[in-house]
Amino acid sequence: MQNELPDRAEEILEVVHAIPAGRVMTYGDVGERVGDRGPRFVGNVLRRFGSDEPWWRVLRADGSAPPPLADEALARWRAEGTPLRRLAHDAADVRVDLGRARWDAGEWTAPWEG
DNA sequence: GTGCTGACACAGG
DNA sequence: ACCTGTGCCAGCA
Repeated sequence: MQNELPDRAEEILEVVHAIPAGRVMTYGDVGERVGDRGPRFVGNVLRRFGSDEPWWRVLRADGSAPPPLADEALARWRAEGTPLRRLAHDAADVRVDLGRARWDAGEWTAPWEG
C-alpha cells in the first residue's frame, strides 16, 4: 500500500519534531537534512501536515516567519525563549537571531538512519 | 501534456 | 535594509 504522505514528508516532520525548544532551522536546512527536494517542498509539507508539529521552529533564511503566521510564530518564540533581534528602525519587525538560535541537525541521528 | 503557484534561497542593484 | 529577477521542485487546474 502507498503512504498517504508524499515521499520524504514523514522524514521532514521527524526532523521538525526533533528541533529543541528555543532553537530553529531554516526551510533550506531541513530540506538538505532529509535529501534535498527544495525548501519549498518543506514549507508545503508543513502547511499541509505540520499542524501538530512545532512548525514555528522552521523559518526563512533571513530569520523571519512566513507572513500569515507571523503573529503566532512570534508568540511561540517568546514563550520558549528563542533568541530574537528586532531591526532598529522598525520595532514591529522581529526576527529570530539565526546566529544564536540555528540548530545543527548533524548532531542528531534520525530514526530512519539508525 | 502545459502552465501557474507557493509557509523558499540567492545574487544584483 | 529594500525590492526584483531567476532557479528549484512538487502539486494542482
